[in-house]
Amino acid sequence: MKKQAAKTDDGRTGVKAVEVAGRILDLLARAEEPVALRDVAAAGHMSPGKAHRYLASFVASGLARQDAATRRYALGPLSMRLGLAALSSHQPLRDAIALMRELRNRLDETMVLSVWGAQGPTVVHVEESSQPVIMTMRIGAVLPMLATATGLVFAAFLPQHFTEPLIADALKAGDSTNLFARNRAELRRLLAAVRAQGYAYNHGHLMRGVSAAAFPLLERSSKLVGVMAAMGRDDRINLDRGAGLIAQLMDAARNFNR
Amino acid sequence: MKKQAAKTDDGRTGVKAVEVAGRILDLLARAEEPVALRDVAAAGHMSPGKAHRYLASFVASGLARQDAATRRYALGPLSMRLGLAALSSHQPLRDAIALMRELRNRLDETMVLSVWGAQGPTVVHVEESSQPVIMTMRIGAVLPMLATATGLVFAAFLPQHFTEPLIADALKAGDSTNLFARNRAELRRLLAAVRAQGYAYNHGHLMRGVSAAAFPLLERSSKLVGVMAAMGRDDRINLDRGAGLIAQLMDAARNFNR
DNA sequence: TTCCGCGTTCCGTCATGCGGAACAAGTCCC
DNA sequence: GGGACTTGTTCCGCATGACGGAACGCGGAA
Repeated sequence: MKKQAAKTDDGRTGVKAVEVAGRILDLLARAEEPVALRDVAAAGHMSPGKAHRYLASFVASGLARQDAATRRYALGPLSMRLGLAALSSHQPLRDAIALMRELRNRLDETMVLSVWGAQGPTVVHVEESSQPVIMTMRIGAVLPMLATATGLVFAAFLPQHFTEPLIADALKAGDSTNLFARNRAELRRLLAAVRAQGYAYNHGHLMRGVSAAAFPLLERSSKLVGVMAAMGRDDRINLDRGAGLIAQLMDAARNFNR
Repeated sequence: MKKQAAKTDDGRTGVKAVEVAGRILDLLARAEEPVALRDVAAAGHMSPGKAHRYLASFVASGLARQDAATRRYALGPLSMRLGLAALSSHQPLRDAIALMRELRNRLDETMVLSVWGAQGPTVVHVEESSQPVIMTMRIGAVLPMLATATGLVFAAFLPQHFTEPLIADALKAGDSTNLFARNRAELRRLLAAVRAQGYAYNHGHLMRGVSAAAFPLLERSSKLVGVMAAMGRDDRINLDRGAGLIAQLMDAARNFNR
């Protein structure tokens, strides 16, 4: 009974040496300073001889370098180039769009993605549900701060100095029927609630019969990439029967902060 | 006569699969967008089957990821961690970051540190000022060569063969309103001026009302470690009243070359 | 439908990575 | 100064697993 090829743990056939290499690189990345061969070997549960073969090839290809004096190993120039390339191709928005598409397919609700633009929350992407469309958000539309779930999430999760001018305008303009909050005290309470529960919910405030739930998408659990909202007829998006739906969206949004 | 173990080209015995892996990773790093399997295979002079085995293991270990929709491959989270770790263990950059923090505390301006990546000037660190933020630079952002002060400093202080391809692209693309220079002659004069005065200044070219001053950080007065830029509203960063500020930044940058 | 083109898997062969142990070069300790 | 560590590096025979080549399955185009 012979196994013929290495399999990755998801069952695809791969190259075992590469996965060993991955573990060693991970190890070097975790270390804050150059690591001695014996430590690499010990941490990777391998013999020094084996670890040495890998490290020699890392050095040859630039993934690692070896300090000439101490003989210790650290990450090399190719690792840095990899990281810079990965950084610059890292588009949180692309991930966000992929997430929205997945959710739309699973839940069949219209999903709207907004980011913070110069005039406030700006719609950058929409995934339509197959439901009869009641209201479609146009890409590029700027949403009001205090009359949409999305706006509230920006107000709750963005540093105050971003949002303050627009909030002041909204309160002053006082188109009060549409506002979630009429004054500072109400607003403070409302934003605290949004932060506590992790999302904002809008039941027909902007348009009768249309509800929306909006969730922050945070990068590395801190910086706000954008706000994802599900919108639809209020018999589909609501807190009672839709609790499962909102929980799923919540999970997905939380998951986004890997 | 049988060879028993793979040798690196400097004669040390290594792991051949790791060096193949290094070449593929290098390739992925050079690509600006996700790459199809057949292109990886062609560029690496290998069969699609072989390339696939390596990529499968990259995905399993996090070095790469595969876009679910297009099936194309790009660098993954482990690559990013490698790069960040390599960056932060690089002593000159640590010094640069410490310097920026000190300057931010003293001057209260937003400071941005960029290094040279495969796609050009890449933001790797930001120290925010307490001023209302007009424009925030995201880590990982790639800056245009001829429309930012930072880009100009790279163009002026990096060996020409690094920057030439990107400069040619920028001139050809000809989004001319944003360019500091429209043609080679203008550019030559401009870069000579940047070298002479030791910094580049950008008055609202990239975004209205936002100015920036960028300074080279040289290691031992020769090798360019990165470029440090101060950005902010143009009534704070300018040549006249802000001369003291620019002088201080200038001093700090010069001092960096101990 | 049939025909690509492409990602992915399968399979027998043989190159090559593995463990174990030897060797080399410091470094400590008496 | 010399022996006995420790640590990095190389050597070697064996069996493991990577390779080339071809087949498979799927999705899009004709």
